[in-house]
This record gives sequence, C-alpha cells and structure tokens, in this order.
Amino acid sequence: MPRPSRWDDVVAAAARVFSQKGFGGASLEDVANEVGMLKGSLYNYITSKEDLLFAVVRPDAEELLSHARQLHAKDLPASEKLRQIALVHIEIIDRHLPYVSVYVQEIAGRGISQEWTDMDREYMSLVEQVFVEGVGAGDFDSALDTKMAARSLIGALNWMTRWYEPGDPAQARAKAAQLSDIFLSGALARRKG
Amino acid sequence: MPRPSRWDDVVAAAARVFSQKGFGGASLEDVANEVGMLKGSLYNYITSKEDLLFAVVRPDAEELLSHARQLHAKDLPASEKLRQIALVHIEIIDRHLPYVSVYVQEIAGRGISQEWTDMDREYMSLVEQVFVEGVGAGDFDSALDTKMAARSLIGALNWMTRWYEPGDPAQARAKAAQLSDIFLSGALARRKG
Amino acid sequence: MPRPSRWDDVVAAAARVFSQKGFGGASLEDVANEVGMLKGSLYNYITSKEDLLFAVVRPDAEELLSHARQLHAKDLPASEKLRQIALVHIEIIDRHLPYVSVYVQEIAGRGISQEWTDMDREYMSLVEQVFVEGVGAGDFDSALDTKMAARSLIGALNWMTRWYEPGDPAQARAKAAQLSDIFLSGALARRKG
Amino acid sequence: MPRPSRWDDVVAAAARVFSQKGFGGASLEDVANEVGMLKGSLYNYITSKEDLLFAVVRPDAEELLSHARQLHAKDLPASEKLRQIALVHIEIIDRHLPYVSVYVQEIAGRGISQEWTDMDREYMSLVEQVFVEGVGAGDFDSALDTKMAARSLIGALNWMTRWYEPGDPAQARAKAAQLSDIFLSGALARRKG
DNA sequence: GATGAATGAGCTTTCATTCAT
DNA sequence: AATGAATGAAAGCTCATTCAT
Repeated sequence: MPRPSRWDDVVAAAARVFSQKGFGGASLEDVANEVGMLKGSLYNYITSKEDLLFAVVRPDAEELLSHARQLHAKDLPASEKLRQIALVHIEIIDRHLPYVSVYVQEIAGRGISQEWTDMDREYMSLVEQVFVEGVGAGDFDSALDTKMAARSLIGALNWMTRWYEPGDPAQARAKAAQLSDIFLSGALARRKG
Repeated sequence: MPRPSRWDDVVAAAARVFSQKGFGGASLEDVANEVGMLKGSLYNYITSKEDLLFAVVRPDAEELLSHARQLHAKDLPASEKLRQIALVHIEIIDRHLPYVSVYVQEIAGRGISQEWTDMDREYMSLVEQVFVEGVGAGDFDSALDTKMAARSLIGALNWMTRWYEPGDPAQARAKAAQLSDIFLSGALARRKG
Repeated sequence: MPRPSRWDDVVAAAARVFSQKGFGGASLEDVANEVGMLKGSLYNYITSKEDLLFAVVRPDAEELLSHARQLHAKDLPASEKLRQIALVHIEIIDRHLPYVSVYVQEIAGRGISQEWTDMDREYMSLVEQVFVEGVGAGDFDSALDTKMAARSLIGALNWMTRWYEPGDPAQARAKAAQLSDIFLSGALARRKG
Repeated sequence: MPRPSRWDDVVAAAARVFSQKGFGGASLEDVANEVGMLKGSLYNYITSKEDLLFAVVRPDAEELLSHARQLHAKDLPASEKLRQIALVHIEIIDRHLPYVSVYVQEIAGRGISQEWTDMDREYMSLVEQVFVEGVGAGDFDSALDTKMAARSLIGALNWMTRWYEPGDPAQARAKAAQLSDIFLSGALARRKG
C-alpha cells in the first residue's frame, strides 16, 4: 500500500500559518516547518505560493456558496432562510476556522481576481435576496435596507473569525441562534400585545 | 512644530499604500513613491516599518476609543448610545477610510501587542456595556446575549471598511441610521399594537 | 557529515576577507565573491554576519586555550612552559594566520560578550600563572610583575598577526625561540661568571 | 569674544567613538551625538569620515615619532634609550588612550597609505636601532635578533591600548619601568656573581 | 517524494554626504 | 556654525523558486 500523499497536511499547515501570520507575512519555510518538510519539498505539491493560498481557501468558499444557492431554491420563509445562512456559515467556521480566516483576511472584498470577486458578489447577492424575499412577503419591515442588512450580517459573520474559539458544534449552533435573533428581532424588548 | 514638515504626508501615503496592498505586501519604496521621496529618506521620519504602521493607525483608534469612553459616562438611553456609537464609528470611516482599513486589517483582534489588545478589549467592553445597560433598564430584550450583540455590531461596522465608499457625510449618517435600526428593531415587521 | 559541504570554504573565505578589510569594512558580498557564490546563498550556512565572525574565530581560540590548560597541568619548569606557550601560539599563527588575525583584531580585549571576555581572561590567567610558578620556584626574578609580564608576552605574540608571514613552520619555531629568549633572559648581555 | 571653535571637541568625540566601536562600526551620527550636534553639522569641520580618522590619529603619531627621532640623535646607552622609548610611548597612552587606540586598531601595520606605512616603518626602524646600538656596544647579547626584539617591544606597548586604564601618570611610569626591565633583564633570576 | 544547495530579486535599514535655510 | 531634510548607494537579510541528486 503506497503511503498516502501529504497534500492535506500541506494545505492544513498552510491554513494555520497563513491565518496566524497573514499570507504576506508567512514564508513557505514557515509552512514547510509546520508540515515537517523542507521548503523545497513543498514544490512537489504546489506550483506557487499563491497557488497554495487558493488551495487553502477554495473548498470552504465553494461549500458555503453552494449551500447558499441550494437554500435560495428552497421554499422557506425568509426568517428560516436567514437562520440557515447563519448556521451553515458558523458551522463552517467552527470546523474550519483557519481556512475561513484566511479567506476573510486575504480574499474577501479584496478584488484579487475576477473569479473571487464573482464569488463574493454572488454570496452577497444570495444573502440579500433572503432579505428581499422577506420584505416582499411582508414578513420583514418594508423600510429595511436589504443591501445594508446583508452586508451587516456577512460582516458580523466574517468578524467571528477574529474571536470565535472553534471545536464545539453546540456552541456554534448557539451563536447562530443568537445572531439570527438579533438580525430578526433586534435588541429592543417587544411590547406585549 | 514638533514634527518634521512632511510627517502628515508620509503617514497619509502609508495609510493609502498599506490599505491597498496590505502591510506585508507593501514595500517602503511604495510608500516613498507615494510621497515623492526615496525610501531611504523615510527614515528621517520613522524608525521602522512597524513604527509607521502604528503611526497610521493610532490617532483614529484613540479618537474612537475616547469617544466611546465619553459616551459611556453620559446619561442617555441605551438605544441612543447605540446610535451614537454607530454614527461616530461610521463617520470616522467616512473621513479616514484608509487609516481605519489598516487598523481593521492589520491590528484589530490580531494580538499584535498588549497595548493594542487592551484597546480592542476596552472598546469591545464599552460597546457591550451599552447593551448591558439597555437590558438592565428593561429597554432591551432580557434574553439578549450582550457579548454576541457587541461583537456583531463591531463586526458589521469594521466590515464596512471593505465596501464603504467614503467622502459623503450624509451617506455616512444614513448608513449609521440603517445599521442602528437593524440592531435595535431587527428585520421583522412590527405588529401593530 | 553534519555540516553542509562548503562550510569550510565559507569560513576560510570569511577569515581571509575579514582579516584584510576588517569585520566592519567587509561586506558579505565580498565574502560570497571569495567563495564563489551569491551573498544570499551564504545564509544557507550562517544565520548572521556576526555568526560568521564567531565561526571564523572560535576553533583556534579554543585550541589555544585548551593547549594552555593542558600545559598548566603538566609538571615542567616555568621557563619550559613559557617556551611552549610561545611555540604553540606562533605555530597556530603560522598555520591559521587569517583566523587568528580576525580574533586579535575584532575580539581580543574588546569585551564583545561574556563568553569571549571569559576566554581572554582565562588565557591571560594561565599565562600569568607560568610566571607566578617561575617566581615561586625561584627560577624567575622575585621582583617580576607577573601580570605585566603575561600581558606583554601576549601582546608581543598577538602583534605578530600584523607582520608575520606564514607558511614556514621552521621560521615559526625560530621566532618562538627568539621571543622566549627575550622574555627569559632579556636583551642585556650576560656577565661571564 | 567669539565662541571658540569646537574642532577639538569633534576630534575628541571621534577618538572616543572610533576606539569603542571601531572606525568601520561607528557612524558619523554616533560621533555627532557624542559632540552634541547633528551629523550634517560635522561637515563644517571635516570633509570626509576618513579625514576625521586621520585628524584623530595624526598628532600623537607624530609626537611619538618625533620623540624617537630626537632620542636616536642623543648620545645615551642603549638600555637608557630603551627605557625612554617605553616611557614616552606609555605616557602618551596614559594621556591620550582613545587616540592611540584608534591608531593601533585602524592604522598601524594596515598599509592604509604610503604615508602611514612610512611612519610605521620609521618608528620600527628607530626602535630596532636602539637594539642594534646595544649589541654593537657590547651591552646587549650578540645573539639577540634585533628586529624580533623591536617588534616584540612595540607589540607589547601597542597591546597596552587594550587593557591599560589611563589617567595616572605614576602608574604609567611604573609600567614603563616594568616593561623595560623585562626587555632588558628578562624573567630569569640573575645568579649572584 | 524529499533533500540540500543555490539563485536572484527584493526587502528593510544604514549611512556618508550634500544643501537650502 | 548649525539644522532638517533629502539623496543614493550599499549593506544585511529574506524568500519564492529551481534543480541535481
């Protein structure tokens, strides 16, 4: 049985190192040390440093996007869709924090290339449509600025990469519920009717 | 004048360059070109590249913090304080986007040094106390997770550095109002009592 | 082989260059040219320029010291020990002039660090004890200032790095004998008894 | 009354700085700091860094040489001349240690230029002639290698710049006497005749 | 696949020197 | 005489990348 390739190790190490030192601040030697090989050996797996960045970042970005697409196609109330968006987003952070951190830090909204700009935009647009649907259905406040709402939700979610301590799915679900509550109901106490 | 004459030019150029290319990705030669001097000449103003980073970032960080401290001392309803927090934060982004971008990208929540960790924490804590006060006064929902609320608000605000187009104070005020509305009332339509 | 293959070349080149231009006056590019590689490549062998200085200088310094220690433990008349000290010192100069030159020029008596200060002091002390033993045994003049004698001998030996032309072991032995004669008998003609 | 020029301050500061950090290791800014002016201002006094080196070093070198010339012309026994050589050399070290240190470290035997090589050589030659005269007069041992003797004496004297603590003329005279005794009579106890 | 070594470009930083004020 | 600022060359060092073994 041939020894399994260490591709996954390499990418995981890169995720950790890039998320800690930043892509620009990390050297391939740092990454190599983290895997336990020499920097030259990395080139058996990658063709450039940027290559490695994309390898770190792509799978989760695609998963998140594909989830949002599927959700969009479903027939659910907007409030439920919003809860799902937050839940999936935070679950991915919980499971793959270093990878997502790198995405948020180095790619999101940075205009790196057309491909990534398109992904960003599509995710944003899918989130915004949740709010649009909600307003359309009369569930959401008609005065709501849907774009601002979407950007704020995504900002709050992405910011979690700076403070969330991963590894606890229950906590992930709790945070998702809290965040959804805030975006749905706000902080103000509801008057009893 | 305590500072050499082109100090402000140097810092402004650095803010622009750092915010565009990232601190790690920008070279001092980039900064020097932006000011119109040679990279060696920069060292008449700074003692290291990191120095320059802090110089870019410190004034606005301090202004934001000092504002939050003053607000905390005031006797205002929590909802009003929340509106003020958002307004001042966004106004600074509107006026000083490159500087704030650099702060958000390179410093906030990065654990660079004790000094900056302390600043981060204090701002977070002051924002959280607005929510705590609101819950205490019965204005805010008693089920609200105040920490999550504070972190989400700050995340949404900081994320604005990735998309906000500055230079329009009226727009700044509008965005502040929208964001406050979301965090106070949520997206859901209010039932008529 | 524990060291990369051209380690010795690198150190030898550094010794030559440092001894010619001085440590401060020599650039790593000079050293690299002397080995026949690019300056960046040097960092496969060293971690800093200072590092290289110590690598140049340490082996002979340690050899000299270890020799003096062994000699100190032996049961020989002081005059014979003095002859041995001079002989070994000059033989090392003959074989390794550039290395020793660098030591003398850049390290000896310069208080670079505790480590080197200690080495200097120990060597000095071992040489002085030869004179102390000689005085104690009645072989040396009781009025002799042993510290001054040791310092003068070491000074005369170290000064040889400025004029000695190496590569001739017989000459080395001759110089050692002459120097020993001077320090033992002085210049004055002996009265016939 | 116009404020006296600070030329002497500048040279004295340079002597201190160069002797501490070495000529190559010291920057003109170091020197300027030591005088209490800005580095640019130094150029009101000097025309180049090397210039300053020579200014530090020349007066004492010339004094020493001129003294040796005068002594050479005198009609004195060789042993007395040797004592005078040592005495004057050490007195200058006592009074002007930093200046002499710089000479010994940076100029002596370095082949900087014809001028300095000539000075070195002449001083060496004058000292050697003392030994030659002593041998010729039958006062010194006929087997003495006069060149080796001169070089050793000068080496011992110059080496004092690495350990001598200046500022005590009496101590200077004592060291001169001890060193002369060693070079004249050697360490061996004299047999009573 | 991995290694050790080299490359070469680029980086931050230093510094002697110049010059208008 | 002194200053503050700029210059430009060179320094030490880093690093993505290549390649023979």
